[in-house]
Amino acid sequence: MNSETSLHQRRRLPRREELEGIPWLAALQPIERERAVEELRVGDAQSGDFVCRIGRPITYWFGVVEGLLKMSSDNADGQTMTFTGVPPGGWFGEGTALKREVYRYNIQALRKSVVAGLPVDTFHWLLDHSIGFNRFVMNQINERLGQFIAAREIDRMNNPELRVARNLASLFNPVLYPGVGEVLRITQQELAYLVGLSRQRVNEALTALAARRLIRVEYGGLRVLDLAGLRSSEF
DNA sequence: TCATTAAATTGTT
DNA sequence: AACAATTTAATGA
Repeated sequence: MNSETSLHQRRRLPRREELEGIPWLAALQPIERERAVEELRVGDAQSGDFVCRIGRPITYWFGVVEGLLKMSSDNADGQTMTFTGVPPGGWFGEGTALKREVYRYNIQALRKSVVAGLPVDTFHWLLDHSIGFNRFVMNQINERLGQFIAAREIDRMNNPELRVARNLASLFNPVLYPGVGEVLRITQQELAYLVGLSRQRVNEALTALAARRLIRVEYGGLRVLDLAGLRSSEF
């Protein structure tokens, strides 16, 4: 396993192209955006790095600019339970930021990633001043609620093709993860971790989904051909 | 820029 | 879990 260094040390100002990967900036008025951009920081997370840990007081509202993170928690037995992957364009932790509490999940990089953070005070300032920001956050929370309900269904499925299909549909969610686009950069091993299946089984499932023309398998990633089909397909 | 080599990822058993 | 085949990334001339 990799070292568990935090990314908080090597923070830097976001580059222009990194700002373009932050979806909610477009919802802000110029003055609001100016302040947000001033406060935004980005950091590189190596594979295995923790972006935040359960129990630590919240400092930032985080989002993925590039790469892939996973959200998980540890149960009483010390077993790790993975909830979801977070691909580019995804922002998380609004609930905790709203209440200024401690992180309720571990967020760990599955691969080398670029993570952006907005200080929690600025997050609150935007909530107090920006209607566009409020809309974004509300929309985000609503969409995530739908995902968690879907996730409960997914957990009860024993058909691996279905599990993979539904999980992919979640990762390709254009509202929550607008940075993903047509191609999701994820290896079959990473997907196996997220879905909770062996890589072989994931490989089989992907081949089957490709045969149904729902996706196309590419080296180091997957191209979605039929998102609605991934959501609704039956086997 | 190109050729060679190493590393990562995939497909299969 | 192991292996070969394929693709990408890194290196250096």
